[in-house]
Amino acid sequence: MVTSHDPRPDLAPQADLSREEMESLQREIAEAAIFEDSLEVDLEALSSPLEAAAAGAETPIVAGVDQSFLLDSEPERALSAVVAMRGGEVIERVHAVTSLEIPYVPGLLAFREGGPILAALEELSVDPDCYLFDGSGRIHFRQAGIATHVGVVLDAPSVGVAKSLLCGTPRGDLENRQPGVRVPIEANERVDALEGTVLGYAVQTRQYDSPNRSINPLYVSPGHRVSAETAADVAFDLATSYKLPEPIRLADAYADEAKRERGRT
DNA sequence: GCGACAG
DNA sequence: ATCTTGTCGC
Repeated sequence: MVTSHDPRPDLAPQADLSREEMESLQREIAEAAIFEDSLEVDLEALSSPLEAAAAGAETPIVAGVDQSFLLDSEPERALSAVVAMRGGEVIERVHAVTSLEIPYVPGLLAFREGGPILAALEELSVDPDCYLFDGSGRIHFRQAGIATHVGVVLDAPSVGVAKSLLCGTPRGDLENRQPGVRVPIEANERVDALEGTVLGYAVQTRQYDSPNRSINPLYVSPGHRVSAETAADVAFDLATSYKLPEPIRLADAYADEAKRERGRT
């Protein structure tokens, strides 16, 4: 069912909370999160803009978000980069440099990078229909990874794309799978969810021709307002030329580019 | 105490 | 994530 747009800035990740407060806020985020497709956004159109246009639909805007770090400065700083795309074309790039308050702790990534990310997103002039983050969404101890946290705060469809698995159990073999293959990631005892709940998918976007070596899959999970299936579809469909979905790959490159530009000035 | 652990 | 050259393979 479609509910009204309801941003929750009150649930934004604050780095000055105690660990217990952070964890309870994450449980609150998980309850507010919607792990199924909602809103009238046609996410199918993200991958096939031409067909969508022919059908009279508006071409959706997808934003990829990623960070680079300036660990030598005191305090450490994060450079959050955002690349917005529409129909396969980059329509806007923005970034923001922010001081980091706390160190990286597995499970609490949103409290380290969420602030910087929200600061960068405020610089955006366009309004994305979906956000792709580097990190987990529902594949998280409390079902509240950074993609879910930021998605709920903005109340916008979001997807988490991680390069390694934080928790959960793959339901099948992950070695040498063909492009397009997806293996369910189920909740295990380490996750606050019914055992066996499908948290997301290991999505194979690329693979070598010879079975000698194997390319690792991407661990894709719902952030907010998208189902695990749609999240996997979106990540795979946007990975048109490389292993990573194009918006994230470009945000990753832009984050490094902007960092070097900054040091050279 | 031991193991596990996104970026 | 970041520090970093070369190098193996298509």
